[in-house]
Amino acid sequence: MEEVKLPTFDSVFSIDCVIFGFEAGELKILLIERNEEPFKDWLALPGYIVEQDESIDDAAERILYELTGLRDLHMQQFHTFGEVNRHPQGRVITVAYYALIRINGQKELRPISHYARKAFWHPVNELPKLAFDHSEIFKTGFNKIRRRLNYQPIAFELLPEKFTLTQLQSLYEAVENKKLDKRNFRKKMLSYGFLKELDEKQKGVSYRAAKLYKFDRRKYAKIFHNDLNLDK
Amino acid sequence: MEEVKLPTFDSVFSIDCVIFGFEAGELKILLIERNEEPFKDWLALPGYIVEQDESIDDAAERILYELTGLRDLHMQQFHTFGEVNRHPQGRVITVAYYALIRINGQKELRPISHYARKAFWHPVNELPKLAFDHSEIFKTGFNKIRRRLNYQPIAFELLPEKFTLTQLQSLYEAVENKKLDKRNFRKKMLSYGFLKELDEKQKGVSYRAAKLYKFDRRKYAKIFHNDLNLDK
DNA sequence: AATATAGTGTGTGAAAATTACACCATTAAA
DNA sequence: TTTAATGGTGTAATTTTCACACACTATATT
Repeated sequence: MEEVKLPTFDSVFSIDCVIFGFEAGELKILLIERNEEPFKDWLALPGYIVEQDESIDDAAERILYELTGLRDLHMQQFHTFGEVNRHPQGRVITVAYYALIRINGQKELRPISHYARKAFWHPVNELPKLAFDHSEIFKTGFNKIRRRLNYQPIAFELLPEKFTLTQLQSLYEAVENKKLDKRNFRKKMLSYGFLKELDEKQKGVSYRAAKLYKFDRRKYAKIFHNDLNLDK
Repeated sequence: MEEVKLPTFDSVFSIDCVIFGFEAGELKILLIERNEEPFKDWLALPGYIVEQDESIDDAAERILYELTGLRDLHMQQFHTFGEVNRHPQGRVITVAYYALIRINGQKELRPISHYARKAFWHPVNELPKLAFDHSEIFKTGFNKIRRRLNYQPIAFELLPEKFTLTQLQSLYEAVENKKLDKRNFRKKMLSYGFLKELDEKQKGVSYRAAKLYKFDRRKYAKIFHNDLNLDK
């Protein structure tokens, strides 16, 4: 990193966001290209400073919006990074959030703040070096969702509303990084009873069209009414 | 709460600790009696402000020590609380930590700082109202360890080094708040292979003395060498 | 119309894990 | 010696998990 004279500050709170998306069978995260020192021109997770009068949850939403144009995601904090020398300009404590979204929601990525030059999706495999300690933050977040995938219905936030079982399976395979058996996977998923089979089929494919399914949040809640408050 | 004139501050970082212990078949947490406004005389979780030049993990250790006299616990952060109006004097963001310890480690509870009048163990059932939003912090932490009990070897941190299977079972029963079947519990625990049977027996009981066991951290690590890095 | 292509959709048996369940053994104290 | 209290043990039924292979269907190509 180049030497630059910059003001220092005392103690700051910030938010960083690890936003996961799924596209073309690959798991991706949202990165920005920084337009300011330090780490100008580096790739980084979307993140910025929390204001005095906003909760950290609100800050996370606002910051993500300003840097990427994305709004109304359901973000969850997953870890707080508080080492002393994380930031070249002074003490920064950072609460990291993740969210899972549908990339193909035709949402345009368009930074509002000039602080990011652009925002784009990048596959989680072969991530480049990121600014600050963002590589570590990403890793921690990725491990978190990997765990959660198996006991929370987070997969459905990454898929289009109507999806095929094959899509669902390939998402699991991407996250767990291993092949799953098709028959067993389907049997198990369907046995839960929270997938609603639709009367529709896939369109525009040059092979036998697959049935479409929807995640039935109502049924899910009914089945697992128990530990909904264990989430936090 | 009474009205008191106090200085306000801008933005502060703090740590709160939820320290679990197990004694007489009951799960307990460590509380302090506050000696300062606000919430003077109230019961609260041990907690205080993070310094400029210490990491949050270090701060957690220091603060717990100053308020309770306890040192060298293995603390883990579990959630960060960042609502705007959590504290009557201004903006405070708090990273909450938990730890599990052996109460009968003959450790004396003796606050160093005058900020706490005393520190003591209190059963988690029937907790009184706590200062600030500490009741919520406790609840969140309790839910966390309840989950973790089933996939991490945290139970052993609460028991004496040498323990009987009945003690282990009653700990699980206390945390999950339900009765377990003795034979199945023993079969399962022993089947993991990380409990080391000792040649000793319980002493001083007026009934058949039970065998003592030890948790074998080495074997545990060998068996679950896999996702040790998924912890965070 | 025939064929190639590519992904969809289905069942069974073996192995492993989980659950339900009851009685005798041991010790200290009365 | 009796009582009170807890320790310690096995088996069968059920459920869950896992491994495994082939025919079906829609489309594109010739």
